Amino acid sequence: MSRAEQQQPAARPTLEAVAARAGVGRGTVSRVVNGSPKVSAKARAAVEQAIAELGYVPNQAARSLVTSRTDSVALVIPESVAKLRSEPYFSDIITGVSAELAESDLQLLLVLVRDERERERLTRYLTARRVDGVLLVSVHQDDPLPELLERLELPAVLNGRRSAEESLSYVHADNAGGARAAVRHLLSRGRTAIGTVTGPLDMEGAAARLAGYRQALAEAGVPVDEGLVAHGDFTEHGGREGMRELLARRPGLDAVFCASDLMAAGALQALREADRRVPEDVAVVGFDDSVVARHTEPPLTSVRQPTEEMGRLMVRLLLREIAQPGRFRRQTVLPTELVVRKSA
Amino acid sequence: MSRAEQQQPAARPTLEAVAARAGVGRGTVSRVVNGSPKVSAKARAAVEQAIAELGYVPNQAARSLVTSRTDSVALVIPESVAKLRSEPYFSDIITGVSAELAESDLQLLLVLVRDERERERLTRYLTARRVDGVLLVSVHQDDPLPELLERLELPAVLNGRRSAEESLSYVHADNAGGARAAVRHLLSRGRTAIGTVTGPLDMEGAAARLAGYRQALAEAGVPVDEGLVAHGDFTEHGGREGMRELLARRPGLDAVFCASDLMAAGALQALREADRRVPEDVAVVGFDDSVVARHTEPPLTSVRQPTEEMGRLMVRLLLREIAQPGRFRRQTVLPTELVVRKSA
DNA sequence: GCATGAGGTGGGAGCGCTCCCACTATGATG
DNA sequence: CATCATAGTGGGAGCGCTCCCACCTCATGC
Repeated sequence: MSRAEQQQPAARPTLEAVAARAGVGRGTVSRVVNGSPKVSAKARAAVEQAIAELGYVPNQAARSLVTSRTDSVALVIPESVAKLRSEPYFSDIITGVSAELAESDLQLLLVLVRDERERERLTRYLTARRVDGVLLVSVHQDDPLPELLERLELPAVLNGRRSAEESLSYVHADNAGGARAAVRHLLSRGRTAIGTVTGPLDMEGAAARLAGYRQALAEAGVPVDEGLVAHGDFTEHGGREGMRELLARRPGLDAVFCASDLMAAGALQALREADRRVPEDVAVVGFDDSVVARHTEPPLTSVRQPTEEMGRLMVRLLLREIAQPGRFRRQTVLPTELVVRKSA
Repeated sequence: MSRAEQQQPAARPTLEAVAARAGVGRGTVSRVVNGSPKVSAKARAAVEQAIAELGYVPNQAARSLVTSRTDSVALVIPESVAKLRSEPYFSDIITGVSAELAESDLQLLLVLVRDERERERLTRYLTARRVDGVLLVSVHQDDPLPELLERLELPAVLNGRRSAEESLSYVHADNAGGARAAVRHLLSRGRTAIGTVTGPLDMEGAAARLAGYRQALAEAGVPVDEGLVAHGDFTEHGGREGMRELLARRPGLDAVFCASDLMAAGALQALREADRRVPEDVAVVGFDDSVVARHTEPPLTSVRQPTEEMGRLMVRLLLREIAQPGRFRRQTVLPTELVVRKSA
């Protein structure tokens, strides 16, 4: 045994080796591997047997080099760590994305962007076109990433949108509709002084939830009292602070719509501190229908969004966009649903 | 303008183009890009300028083809969907892994394995060595993946271990110690009839928690009553069932240690059904210190494990293993900590 | 009988990079 | 002044694949 053999314990067979074994040319093996129809049954059988015998697996790097496809897409989550850990939202998105990608033969690259340094790293990565497409979650209004994607002409699908005039493909939930349903529910229960704790308004989704809140009140002919609007940031802490603020400004309020379950959980704490009973004194509605909603005391009425389905849909749109670089674009809104529990 | 130019709007510059512009050879550019010290200051400056002017980014496929490194690692989570969504555990692991990987210049590939088909897909992928290393989370006793990794001689680090004789590198929390601390705490509060709801015992971590429970009782001279042990599966539903079982068998029990927070939340429900007050009649301790623990009524006393740190550590070990294919192996246990809240 | 076309096939060229070896300056040494 | 390390450098070879074109075969039509 030569030294070379000792050092290369598992030299993987190449396309060429398969061709030799099957008694055909490289081209034919390539055609079989890539599922081209222009191969005779006989040749195909010989090649398939050789592949099985040799345990051949194509070398992706060599393939990429010539096709300049990578067969992978990136899921980019530009979000503070705190968000990721507390929200099952991202887990659900990931689950949907992963499931749908497994159907085709694409790989999922997960990119968490925390700071400027990591954003630059991502920029380099995308510039190098190391993925065929990008899924971008949790878009902020002034996020520079969507622009970069457009400039690079890299297929992309957003979750959420920068504004109503978004030019890229996106998928999002009917935030306004969900909020409207929540507030209508409160109105139908006879509540009249309904406050809200908003999310960060530089996210279009949060802004839409606030808009839905206003619409529902307007439809019911209830004058909007700006003193009943507090601004939060989707976190538990933000919800607690927002609720305290509302209680200080409008002690007589009898309901509150929070733009996330976590904020609703925080609001619950603030209400407890203030000795308000839920739902008797103040009814509470959250948004997301996350695990937390089921475990608070009392359990939260909440607006459910089809998060996993959103992930799946994003992938489907992205695949279409990759297939037709001739700029396939689609913008989709998925319905939300009010889940009623004890808090309202 | 020729047709070719029209069709290639953004032909990326190659190493060769940089070399030409800088007036040096390909080798020198390669050396600069890869940080070799064997380059004169003058040449380096010229190359760096050319790179900046041209916006050169190396083609990873070409590099991979010759180095047979991919600069990416896979994080494999072979777990039912239900687990992922309810447990912040995976989110925390992902966060840690991602943060630590960003330090080096590796990419994170996330692979969720749900069924046999997806496992086969992963096997093909690993066989093709499309990653430099693998992080494997949530290992079951009879999981075939660790064996595959050994056979392929692919650098790997497990989270958890198959058994006490695990041959691969791994990182896990001190499950037995955490459980012992939990039960000691209950004993110190004067509880004597302490039950437990276990996790799936084909996971070494769950088995270790049960062992810790037994140890603590033994140390205190309390005879172990097998009627106080119920088997769950880490889910809320399993916890509820387990608790019902315990109440049926040993109505007089005054405390219960659940091997996960979710199961503890389920136990809380069962106790409420049975009109037992927590903690007055029955004290409850969970494991994981997840979001859920903070939101149940009453909030759960729970064993915290440094999940994010485990993710980071796994990456550090993996990098070492990749650097020294001469089989660097390390097995690490991280400490746990009891977080006391109202439930016990 | 010969042109025609469709269905298959083999293999050269080339993707962009790293590796490595041969080579050139440059200075140190006896 | 010849000799020899030493630091840099250029570029050929080759990684494993797909693309594409020339070519081969065989059935069909006139």
